[in-house]
Formats: sequence, structure tokens, C-alpha cells
Amino acid sequence: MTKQQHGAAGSAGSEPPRRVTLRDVAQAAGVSHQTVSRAINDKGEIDPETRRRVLDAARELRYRPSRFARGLVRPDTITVGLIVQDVVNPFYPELMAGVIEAAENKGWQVVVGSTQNDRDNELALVRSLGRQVDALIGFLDHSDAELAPYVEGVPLVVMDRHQKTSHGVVDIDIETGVRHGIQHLVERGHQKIGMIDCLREDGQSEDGLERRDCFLAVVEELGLPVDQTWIVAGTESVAGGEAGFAELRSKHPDVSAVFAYNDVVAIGAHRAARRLGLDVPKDCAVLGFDGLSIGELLDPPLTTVHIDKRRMGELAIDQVDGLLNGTPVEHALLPTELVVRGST
Amino acid sequence: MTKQQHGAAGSAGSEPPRRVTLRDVAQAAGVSHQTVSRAINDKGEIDPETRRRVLDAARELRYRPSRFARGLVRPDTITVGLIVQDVVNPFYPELMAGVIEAAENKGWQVVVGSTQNDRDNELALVRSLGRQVDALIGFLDHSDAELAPYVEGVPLVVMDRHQKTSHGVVDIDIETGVRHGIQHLVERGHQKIGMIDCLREDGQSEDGLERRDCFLAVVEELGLPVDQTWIVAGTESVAGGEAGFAELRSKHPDVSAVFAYNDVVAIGAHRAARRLGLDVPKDCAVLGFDGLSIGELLDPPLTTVHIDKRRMGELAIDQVDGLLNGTPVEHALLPTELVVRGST
DNA sequence: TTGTATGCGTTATCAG
DNA sequence: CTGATAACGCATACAA
Repeated sequence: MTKQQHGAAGSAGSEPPRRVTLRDVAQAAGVSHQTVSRAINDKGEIDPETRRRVLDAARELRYRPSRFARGLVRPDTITVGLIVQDVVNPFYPELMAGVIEAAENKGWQVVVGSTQNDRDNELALVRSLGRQVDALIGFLDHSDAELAPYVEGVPLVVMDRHQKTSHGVVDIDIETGVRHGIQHLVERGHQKIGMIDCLREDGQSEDGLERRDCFLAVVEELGLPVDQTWIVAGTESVAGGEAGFAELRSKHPDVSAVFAYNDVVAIGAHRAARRLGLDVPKDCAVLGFDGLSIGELLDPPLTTVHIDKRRMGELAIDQVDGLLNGTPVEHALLPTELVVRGST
Repeated sequence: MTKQQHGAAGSAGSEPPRRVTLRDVAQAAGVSHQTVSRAINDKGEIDPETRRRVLDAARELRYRPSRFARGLVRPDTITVGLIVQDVVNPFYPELMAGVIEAAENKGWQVVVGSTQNDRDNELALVRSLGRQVDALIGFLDHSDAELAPYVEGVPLVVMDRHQKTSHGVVDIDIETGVRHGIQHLVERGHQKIGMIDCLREDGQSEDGLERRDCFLAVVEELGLPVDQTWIVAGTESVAGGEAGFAELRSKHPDVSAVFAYNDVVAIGAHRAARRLGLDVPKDCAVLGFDGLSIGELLDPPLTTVHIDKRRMGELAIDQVDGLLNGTPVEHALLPTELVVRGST
């Protein structure tokens, strides 16, 4: 048994293939490790000839600088974690684009995690991701209190969170959005408006700022007949929207407009309506929320309360920036805008 | 001017707020930094009382372990970079989901970068991201040779790359997909088939494996009248598809079916057709490529050559795994499947 | 149970 | 132009 494979590519040894370091390159090139550092980092003070020799040796040995060692000495690269519920939910890509772009502009990096709508997964992610980044941005389903043990001091920005929180916040002005949406329906002559809501696993809607609560508040505010205002709830998906619409319509055939929890659900409602042979919007209007661009693909295209998701991502990065610099940042509140297309 | 703010939160000092380290916590708790390490990492050998005291001090000082120092000592957390052209392009989210999920299953992390379809940006990203990760997965527009100076030895997996390459590869079996698609059109009685292609900034389609080349090859193979086979090209977008369809249709009003570069473009063609008052598929059939789920939203829904993008992401992680472990991995080839919906 | 010493791979400082 | 030497913050034997 040989004492040491002497660094060769010998795959026989049970030794974990130790990392190639500056010193290895130095030895190979017959210089000090410091000189190698100079060559690698393109510092001026070095003989071109030496430089070339070192670089050759480095390539030969397949040397790669350790990001850890580098980060330790020069902690400049900032990494922020982004936790979403489901990358495939069309709400998120645009938001991610905003986050990523804003981050890249600052020279930051973004690592993305997905909870898959699994609450336990969410907690695990907050902890594990949080340990590997300088700050966290998250669409989180847990309360501050529940989150606390997992946060471990990471600067955190919670998205779309209406409850009081000690973290950074980018909130959405849902209330105004809903008001404009419902007002619009009323102006179109609708009085009997139903809502297709989405179930939360733990329905702890403490404050009145969720879509559903806003809806009820606005309905009352506008003096609509509350006894003719119905709410059903399903999963947050196209299928959920379809089921919700069917349920609503079967219980209350005279409903003339539905407000959906969001565009994905609205798309389901839209399809269900068409499938039942209804004319949208004449027989039943459909109003969405989020302003997804895929809403335009429907026929008729979906009227919706639009959110600038890209902007939302930028604001999140702003919040992170504030948290990281100790600059006190106010919670951001994102406005909404009614986009009337064809479905109402 | 005070000499030193003595570490307090005083924001007046010009000193860069030095990081809180283990030793700071140790001092505050009156123990050695080693004991702090034990407490933080939940090692057994420690007095519960001491532990609590240390943890309190840590929280008090807002101590956060340095991921760099940790990574240096125990390099276990693997991070892979994922470079896409544009997060908002609906092709990518599903793929990202695959990559992220597969990565999370291994306890790996994924940092996402977006080139915004900018070739320079791509090169910059390959370099900067590459330096911060253990491996790179990328939808890249540059050739191996162009990439070489920027790769700097990072294990790289190129996606949807048909040319020979020294890197890991996840390729798509476009040829078979196109054949099945066109065959299907022929079976439906179409003879005059146009294609809406997409421009590449540098049109160096060296081999015959791009969609366009496959299309031409298949057309010839099936003995279709080549002089009645037309190709137009536009941008890779819905608008590009609309423009492409209009151009194609105006030049050759008798085209009875169009094959689009991908679903996004197909959606544009679909809309343009409807807008021109054409019946899809009777007056003109539309065939897409990619199998995006939003194709189902169209009316009639889009027939398309489907790619399992999630699977594609998993395969990419497999390739990375191989590269990282030195296991020689074969290039992966992803099959395609014709999904006939309503538009043909 | 706790403290001391050492090394991880790099960059920065300061001699030579 | 180049080479020692000292951090950076943490974890891990080893000694107490």
C-alpha cells in the first residue's frame, strides 16, 4: 500500500479528494502562495512571466478558489434568500424577476426556495436557508410567533403580511383594490355578487385585511344586499376556481358576478362559466385579483385588480437593504390598480 | 470627536460596524468561545445553565454565525447556480421548480440568475455566479469557445445544447418532437405548412438540430411540397408570434397550418388568427412546442409538442451530481411528446 | 463540563 | 517584484 497517492487522480484511495488550494498551485509553480493569489486576482505587481506560469499550473491542477475562504476575508458578496410557496404559481415568476433584477443591480445574489405549500417545509426552509444568507424575503404562512424559533436573527422581509410584525414588510393595498373592483361591478349593474375564496390551512385571519374580509366590508359599505352575497371557498388553483364557481352557481343561480380570490382562481371560474354555456360577462361577470398576464389570454380577457409584482420584488430588496444597513425602513405598501378587460 | 464609540450601537462612528463573533458572545457570557460554539451547535457536552446563559448573550448581541467561516471548516453545503434567459418566460418556472426541488432533496441550494436575453449579461453572469457556486446550470446562448474564458473551471451543465460540448448536457429530442408534430399535421390533411421561427442574435445554427432545421428535414422526409413551405422569423414573444403569423398569412394566404418555434410564439399566432377572423383549426391549424400549461387556456386549446420541463430540471441536477463526484455521466436526452388539443 | 491550540483557504500588510 | 506572516470566524481534537 502506497503511503500517499501524491495528489494524482488515482481514484483508488479512500481519501476524500482534498481540495486543491493556493498552496498546491504555488508548489507546482515553484512560487509562494501569495504570488499565486496575485496572479489569480490579476494584481499588478507581478512579473508577466511568473504570472503565466502560475496560471498554467492553476489550470493544470483545476484549481478553483474557495468562495468560503474568500468570503471570510472580504465579506462583500451579499446573498438574499427568497422563499415562495410554489415557483409554478404564475404569481411568483414576475415577482422573482423583480427581486432578482433589483438584487443583480446591487451585485447581490438570490437563492430561491420553494415550500410547495407545505407549512413544515416552510419552517425548515426559513431555518436552513436563513443560515446561508444575509437576509430572507418570504411569502410566509406562519405568524411571527411561530416563525420566531426558526428565524434565528436573520433579517427578514415578509411579503403580503397584514398583521403587525417586527420584520420588514411589503404589503399590498388589498382593501383599495377590492373596493375599486366591487365598485366597478356595481357600476356595471351587478347587485348579486359572489366570492370564490381560498382556504387557508389555519384560518387565522385575525385582522380584517384579507381579501375576504375586505370583500365583506366593501359590500356593506356600498349598501349591497348582504343576504345576496355569497362566499364559497376552494383550493388556490384553476380547478379550485372551477369547483367554486360550480358550487356558487348551483346554490345561487342568480349570482350575476363573481369576485375570485385571485386570477388563478378566476381563470377556473371563467372556464367553468363558459363550460356551463354562460356568456361572460353578460350572464356572469368574472373579476380576478393579481393582474397576471395570462389573464389576457382568456376570451374574453380577464378583468382584474392588478398588482405590480415586479415592483413588489424591488420593494422587497429595498427593505432588505434597509435592514442590512440599519436604516429604519417603513413598511412598504403596494398600490393596486383595476384593469378592466373583457370579463366584466 | 470621541475616540471610539466602544461598540455601542452609536451610529456616529465611522468605523464599519465589525461583525459580532463567537468571541464577543463568549466574553459577554463569561465563557470561552469554544463553549459558545457548543451551545450554538447544540452539542451535548455542556451544562444546561451555561448553555442558556450563552444563548441569551448571543441573542442579546444579535450574533449570527458566519456562513463563510462555517463553510470553510465544514464544506458541506452545496450551492448550484441556475442561469436562465428570462424568469418571466413561462418556459422557465416549471423547469426551475424541477431544479429547485431536486436540489432541495439533496440539501443543496439554488441561486438563480437571469440574463434578460442580453448576451454580455450572460457572460458576466457565468463568471460572477460561477465564482460563488459549486456548479452551474445554464441556458446559454454562447458557444463553448466563447464561454471558455468566463467559465474558469466551474462544473457546467448546458441545457438544450445540441453542439458537441465538453460540459454536462441536458438536451431535448427536438427532432422526434418535430417529426411527430408535422406528421400529425399531415394526417390532418395539411400540405401547406408554414413555420414561425425565432431569430437568434447570432444565427450560428451549425448543426441540423434546431427546430428550424428539423422542420425542414422532416418536411422533406415526408415528401411535402417544399416550395409551399414557408418560414418567417420574429422575436420570441407573443407579439412576435402575432407579427409572424400576419406576415406569413399575407405572403401566403393559402397556408393551412403553422408550426411555431414554441408555445409562446404559437399563442401569438393563435391570437392573430382569431383576430383575422380565422377559425382555428379549420381555417388554419396552430402547432406549438414546449407544452406550456397556459396553452390550455386558449380557445381552442393549443396542440403542442410537450417537454417535461420539471424532469429536465431534475436531469440537470443529476448531471451536476455526476460532475461533482467525478462520475462520468452521459449527456441526457429528454424525450418529447405530442399533445393534441384543439388547435389542430 | 470547559478551555487551549490548531487549521480551514484566502487576502492584506509589510518586509525583503 | 516576491515572500513571510498575520488575520478572517468557526469547529474540532486534545488537554485540563
